[in-house]
Order: sequence, then structure tokens, then C-alpha cells
Amino acid sequence: MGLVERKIREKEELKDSILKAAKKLFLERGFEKTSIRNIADEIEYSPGIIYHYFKDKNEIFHALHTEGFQELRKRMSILSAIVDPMSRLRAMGKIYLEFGLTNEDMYDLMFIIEAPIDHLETRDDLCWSEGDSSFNQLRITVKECMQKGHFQGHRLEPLSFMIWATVHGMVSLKIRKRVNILEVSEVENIVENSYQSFLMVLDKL
Amino acid sequence: MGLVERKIREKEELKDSILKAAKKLFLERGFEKTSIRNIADEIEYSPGIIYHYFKDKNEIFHALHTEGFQELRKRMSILSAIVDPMSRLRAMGKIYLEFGLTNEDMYDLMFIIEAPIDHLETRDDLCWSEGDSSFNQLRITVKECMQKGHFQGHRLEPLSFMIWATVHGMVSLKIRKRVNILEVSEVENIVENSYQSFLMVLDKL
DNA sequence: TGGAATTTTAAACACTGTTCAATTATATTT
DNA sequence: AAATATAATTGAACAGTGTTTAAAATTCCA
Repeated sequence: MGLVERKIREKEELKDSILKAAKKLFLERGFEKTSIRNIADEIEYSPGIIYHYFKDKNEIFHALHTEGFQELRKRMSILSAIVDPMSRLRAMGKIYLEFGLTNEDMYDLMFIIEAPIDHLETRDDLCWSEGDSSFNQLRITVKECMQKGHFQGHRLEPLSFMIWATVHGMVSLKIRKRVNILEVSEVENIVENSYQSFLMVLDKL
Repeated sequence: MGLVERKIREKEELKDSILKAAKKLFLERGFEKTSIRNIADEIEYSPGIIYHYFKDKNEIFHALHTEGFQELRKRMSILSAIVDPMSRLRAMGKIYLEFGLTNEDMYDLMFIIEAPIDHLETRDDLCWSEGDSSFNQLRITVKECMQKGHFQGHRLEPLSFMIWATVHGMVSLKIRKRVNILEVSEVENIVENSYQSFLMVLDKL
């Protein structure tokens, strides 16, 4: 009988609708101002129901952060067509920055907000698999660059982290509104222009 | 008569004690868990009194963020002894990183948390003077490097921002717990080692 | 149709930032 | 010294937060 299956599907549907509502509200008002009661209102259920599908607010936003990584991975998938590792590395940074700048809130959730990471800790899950697979893609590309003779004298792990930190720094300073100190004419395209500087740096290595 | 002056001093003393209490609680429990009522308890006054000295919670934490910049400036003051701009730039990054890693919460407040910046916006103050003077110190040093023939082909503003973004990226990924994806043996000293990579990069420019 | 299982709710708990009328304390003037 | 004016401080209230839980409503199956 498909009854049990339908029940399960309906449960999943409600879980999905919670996530959809949470995402909608999160994108239009941010993390702090998206409350459990708001989400419940949106799906026209009482607040308590949410706790039958998610342990707490952190778990909801961990699920949303995972959706963000799916989107990022999707965008990164075109990289497999680029055989030259240096070109691939350059394109990777460009995609990363573009993702961050056009999805500020999702980027914030994935790389700045504490909630999704705090959720992992309560699960003593110990591993941030979404971040891990993304960083690994970077690590592999940097490794290939090194195998082709680039980045001599550098160690793989610190160099990869430095590259990540550079692009993350740019996006996060922008998102958290620390770029207004720049010359007004530079503010708008500062990330793009800084990335150009960074690419020039990489080429010299 | 010194009566009026004493009154003013006592007012200032209470304002100071609010800040001291806020700082204490902030450093031991973080921003979200430091409530107005906690601060009031700490100084043994009622919660309402705080609003006669500060407009809101954001203003309190803007004041604390300013204290953080005073400390950072103090640490940066030794840089004036370094005449070679490249050496000064290297030392500057080192001080910045050390400050961030040994004062995680203060760094968080200065460069990640929204409260102090949100406070500026309500004041239509428009300018983040603390960040401005700090970044200007970097800008001046980079300019001197360029005048000595370094960083050829780069533009001052984007390059300076890129350098800031790199060190900020390292500290903020650490503070917001995004570094557990690294090889376990690398996690502990990742910022220091990545900065070594960054210094090697700067030298080649 | 009746009882068991499941889903959903409403109310409660202990918090949060903020406002404001009322109270207390201090200072000034008569 | 007493009365008045001024300033400092309070406590309660408002509207919100995440979370838990006993009770109610619904669905399922024999």
C-alpha cells in the first residue's frame, strides 16, 4: 500500500515548505529578523509544529546554508571544462566573488553567520562537509598549479587558505559594510578591481 | 563652585561604568548574550537608566568598538620607527593578525558585527572614522612602497584593499569557525603560515 | 464505528530591547 | 529650615524572541 509512502511524502512536503518559507523571509529580512513565529505564520501553521521537523532554529539555517553550497557547486561545475589549472584557479575566484556579491545573504549564512556551524557542534558532527568539499576543490587546483611549476617555495595548505582568505575577505568586508572608508569613486567596483590586483599577483608566482 | 563639575563627572563615571560592565560581559559571553538587563544588573542599576546615557544597544557597542581601535592604534604606533615601507607593511600585517587572534571578540566587533556600523547609519554620520584612519595608515604605507618602485602596474586603492582583505579574511574565517576543514595538523597555525605565504608573495612584487 | 497512533495546537516559560509615567533624590530659592 | 524646582532613577508595560509540553484535533486501521 502506498499510504505509508504518501504520509512520508506529506511530511517531507511540510519540511520543505518550512525551508521555503524560512528562505523567503531570510532573503527579505535577514537572519535575526526571521523568527520561528514568522515562519509559522508564512506556512499558516502554529509555531510548535516547526520543532517536529527541526531541532531548533540553527538546524533550519544549517539546511539553508547547505542549499547555498549546492548553488555554489552548480556554478563551479563549469570549471571542469578548464584544463589549465592556473586558468581554472582564476575562474574559480571569479565565480566565488560573483556568487558572494550577487547572493550576499546566502554568502553571509555560508561563511559568516554562526548558526549553521553552531548546529554542527551540537551534533558533535565535527566536520563541516559543505565547506570541506568546496575547499578541497580549491586545494586540488592549487596542487595542480604547483605540479606544473607554479608557486615554488609555497606549501599547499597555507597557500590555498591564503587564496580563500583573500576572496573571502573582500566579500565579507563588503557584506558587513566596512568598505565605505574607500575613496567614493572606488567603492562600487572595489572587489572586482582588487581581484584584478590579486590575479596580477598570482601570475607573478 | 565645583558642584556642577562634580555632577558632570559623576555622570561621566556612570557612563564609564556602563561601558566597563558591557565590555566585561561582552568578553565573557559575546554580543548576543550581553543584554541591557545583564549590564544593568552588573552595575546595580535598573535597565532604564542605560537609555539616559546611550541611545540604544548599538551605541554602547559602537563605543566599545572604538575602544578596540584605540588598542589597535596603540599597537600600530611602534610602526613609526620602521622607515623602510616594505618592512613596515610586513610588520603592520603581523600586528593586525596578532591583534585579531588574541582579541577575537574585539576584532569581531570592529570588523564583522553589524551593531557599530548600524549605529553610524542612524546618525547619518556617513563616515566610519575608526576604520578610515586605520585603512589610511595602510594606504600611506602601500603608497610609499609604490614610490620606491614596488607593486608596479597596481593601483593604490585596489591593492591596499586586497592586502587588508587578505589578513581580514584569515582572521575572520578563524573567528567564525570556518577553518576546521583544513588538515588537522595545519589548523592551529594556519593564519601564521598563510601569512608567511602572503609575505613571500609581496616580496615578489 | 471505536480505539490507537499521529499530527497539530495553544499556552506557558524565561528571556530580549525599548519607552515612559511615576517615584526618589538632589539642588536651589525663599 | 521649609518649600519648591530640577534632575536622576525606577519599575512596569509593550511587543517581541526561542523553546517546551500537555492537551486537542485529526487520521489511520481493525
